[in-house]
Amino acid sequence: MTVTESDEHLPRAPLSPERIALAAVALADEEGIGAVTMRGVAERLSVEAMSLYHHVKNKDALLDGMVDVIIEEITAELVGIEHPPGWREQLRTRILTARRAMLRHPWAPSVIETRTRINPKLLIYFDAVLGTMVEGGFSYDLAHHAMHALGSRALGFNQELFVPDDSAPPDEGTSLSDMADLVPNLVGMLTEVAHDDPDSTLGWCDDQTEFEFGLDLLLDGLERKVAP
Amino acid sequence: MTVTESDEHLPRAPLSPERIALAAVALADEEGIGAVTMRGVAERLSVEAMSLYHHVKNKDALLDGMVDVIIEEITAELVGIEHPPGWREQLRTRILTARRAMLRHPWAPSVIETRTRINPKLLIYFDAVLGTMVEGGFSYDLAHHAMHALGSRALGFNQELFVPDDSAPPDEGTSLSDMADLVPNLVGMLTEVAHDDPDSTLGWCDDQTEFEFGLDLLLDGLERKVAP
DNA sequence: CTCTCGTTCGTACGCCGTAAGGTTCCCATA
DNA sequence: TATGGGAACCTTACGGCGTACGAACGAGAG
Repeated sequence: MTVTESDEHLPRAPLSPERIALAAVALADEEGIGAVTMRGVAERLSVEAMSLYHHVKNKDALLDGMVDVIIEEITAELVGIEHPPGWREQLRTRILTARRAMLRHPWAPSVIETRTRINPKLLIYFDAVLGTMVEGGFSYDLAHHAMHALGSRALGFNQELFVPDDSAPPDEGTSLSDMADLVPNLVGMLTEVAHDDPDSTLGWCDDQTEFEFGLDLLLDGLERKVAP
Repeated sequence: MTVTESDEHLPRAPLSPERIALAAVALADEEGIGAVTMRGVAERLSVEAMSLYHHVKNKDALLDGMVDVIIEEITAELVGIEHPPGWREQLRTRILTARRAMLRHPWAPSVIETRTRINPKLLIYFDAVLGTMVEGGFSYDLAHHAMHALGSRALGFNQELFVPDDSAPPDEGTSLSDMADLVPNLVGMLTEVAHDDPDSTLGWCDDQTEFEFGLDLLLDGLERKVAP
């Protein structure tokens, strides 16, 4: 029953699923995926939380929309890149392009992993991956295995166990060096190969080199299976 | 100020971090990881939620404890298995043992992925993986790459994109066949290779065959790099 | 018997997602 | 120009979550 006192009606910015998804992506980029709540996204759009529900079914749909934005970003970058010859280089180009998007939006892998609905845009992406293989001489059966073998690597990220939260307190004595006798091989390895490339990184030492090593290992294996 | 009316004081069951973790694991096994809330775990122990906080720091620590239970389960099964010769078979045995644990507890991968603190038990597990490699002739550098290449596969699971939620409604026309023209390669492949092995499966068509294919592809690649 | 202190419980707060229903505004039609 | 319908938006409220705080309990020490 309260009447709005201010009569200055600026034209209300028109909401839309796209605008909402873009706002959510920007919010996640700036403040982390934890900041992406219905209220948080609404506030960024100067709107009440419930208004979002006229454009997105629920929060899950909003997250789906965020994934769409990422896929769109990948395919957009892909059209501006020249088409190398051969399935292997084509796949590599596509996957490393996807990876750049993941590096720009570090929250994306975790969101993608939790999606349960089949996402048309993502399906189209995978269809392109598959098409590259089939055109390169893969049987459907081998291509099928290959898709599973690649897993999330087809989208440019790799499941890293232990991505320590930098914002967490150092905690009591559970540092690696404190249990040197329990994990001799780990400390031996880590003292030899240093993990100090904080740039171009998607988590703890999942740097470009590591990603490409694993990717090439798989591509090598596939190559050997395609050629008779 | 309300006085407990019943005087029948059965001896209170002694709580402990282990008992709590085991209750949480059992709860997740029976009702899914979504049922694992502080209140839910407490109820299963016939206790109030806040009582748990005297034994686990917070919910994150509880989830850490659940992971510990799983690792313990893997290592326990491992001691009862004979030790095959050669790094490759040793690794395979370990990883497939881990995979059996993941199949018994389908919620485990998602919980493990979200852990951010370094988990001593998990570190010890990885140290054993690493030790197998080093003893098998891997340099630290190659072993390092190999760990990253394996990723979650070292723990017996693989990142499956699109694990459709069976409990979800069939939804409007976003079924695969409805967009046959958009994803011709996918429908072509899926009609040829059927996905109908609902048993021994950790998600949508991540069956034993697929997992082992990807694993062997990686092991093959590593084998070639170890041998000069 | 009383004191002490670790364990347990009751209550409450501030988040979250979202159901239900009221209000405002634009625009087609009369 | 007046009006009525419908979409867009807002207000309020509910239940569930993790958990902070302080009171109540109960076993062992003096």
